[in-house]
Amino acid sequence: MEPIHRQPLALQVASRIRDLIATDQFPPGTPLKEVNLCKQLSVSRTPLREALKQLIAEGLVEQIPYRGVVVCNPDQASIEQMLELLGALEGFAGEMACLRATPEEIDAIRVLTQQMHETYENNEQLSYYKINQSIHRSIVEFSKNGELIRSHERLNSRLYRIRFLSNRRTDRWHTAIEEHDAILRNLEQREGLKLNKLLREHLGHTWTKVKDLHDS
Amino acid sequence: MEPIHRQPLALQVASRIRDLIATDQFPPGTPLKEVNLCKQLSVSRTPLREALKQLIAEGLVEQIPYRGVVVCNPDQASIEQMLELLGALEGFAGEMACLRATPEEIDAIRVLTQQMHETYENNEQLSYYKINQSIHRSIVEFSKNGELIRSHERLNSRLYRIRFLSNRRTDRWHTAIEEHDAILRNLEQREGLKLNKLLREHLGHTWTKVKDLHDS
DNA sequence: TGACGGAACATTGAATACAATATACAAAAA
DNA sequence: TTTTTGTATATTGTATTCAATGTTCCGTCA
Repeated sequence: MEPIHRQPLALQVASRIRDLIATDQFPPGTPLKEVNLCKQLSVSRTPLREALKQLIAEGLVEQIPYRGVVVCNPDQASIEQMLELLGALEGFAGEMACLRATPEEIDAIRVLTQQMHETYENNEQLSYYKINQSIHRSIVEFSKNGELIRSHERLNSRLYRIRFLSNRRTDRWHTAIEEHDAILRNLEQREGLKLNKLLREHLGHTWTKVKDLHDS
Repeated sequence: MEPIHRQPLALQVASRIRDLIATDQFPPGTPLKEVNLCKQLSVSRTPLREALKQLIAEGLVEQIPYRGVVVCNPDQASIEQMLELLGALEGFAGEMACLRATPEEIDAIRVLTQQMHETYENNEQLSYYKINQSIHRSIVEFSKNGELIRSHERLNSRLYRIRFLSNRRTDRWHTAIEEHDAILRNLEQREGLKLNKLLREHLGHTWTKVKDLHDS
């Protein structure tokens, strides 16, 4: 029988704050005062502090001794580095997925890519965004490497907000779809090295979008 | 002037425990009882718990609600996955290093590789181990990607103990040295893709060593 | 008027106290 | 004898308290 999974308070608090940061309700630079948050979340300082410790380890917030923690405001260089690493992780994951994904799993990607086309035709940005994320996450999962999956997940969550902003822009939408078709093709044909390259480039393009956004 | 870097107690506690795990004084499976550790380290439970939270986030220990934290005992599959990811990270780092390392930095690798030869000729295993780590860490640093450097550092620290055990065996020592020569050559000639492949294979060989060790 | 100093306040760091949960063991019933 | 159940104990989860540090602002003195 399925055991009950407990969630210590600290973990719940951590994921709540994570959400608040991702959805820009705690934009970069926001100081996370302990007593304030305690009242807002109705928990005491101890579990809150443990949650913050976790977020610090994840790199989502930073701490200055005796001056509290603030939401990280990654500069352009950091964002570029994070995207570069994310590209490397996804590229490698794709390469491994070519070796390890089952035909059924590849079918799932095919379905998602098809749905992506539909969101494009119907101009549904939010759905597009979610399906896009879903495809990338699936490919990483098909690498069947738990460590890789967790690393990707952590890094991706830190880029959540940035990717969301960048996806608001539609000017590269069409190209992105074409790239996804190519990604699917290479996965189907198990062209590991090519898929690796493709995914890295795909992420590289995301960076140019973000860059434009920051410049404007 | 160089500012003074404060070390919150929790951070100091965390690195102490990290060392204890790396040096096998807390071997896998050891239960980390809070009150015991408090007395041994002469700190109260609060900073200790915050330190444990960090180690949990790093994946060095695992927590079961209301049953405490224990030192992780990664099985073969996990070790294989970690090494695979480490190879991917180092490979990618090498590729980037080919683009970004300065001639002086490559010189440094040359010197280290030379020293590595000397440790081999003098049969100095511990020195060899340290120089080996130093080379790999340097290459990652020359990627000039802070995120990549941190990810590598975290994963590497989790494998510290395992790599150390695997380095006790000398049967692959000669081959490893030759591989390092090749790594140096490709870095000198800025052959990014080849270096990437080399580093991944180099780590793959480490895995076979670890596997043999577990089998025996 | 401006710079320095100190006191009051705010905030984090650490320690302790209390509550919730799990485990072990013993006693009782089948 | 075996199973079950209740209780005692150990351990973690959470709240509260106290201490250390940083910040702000006002008053004094040059």
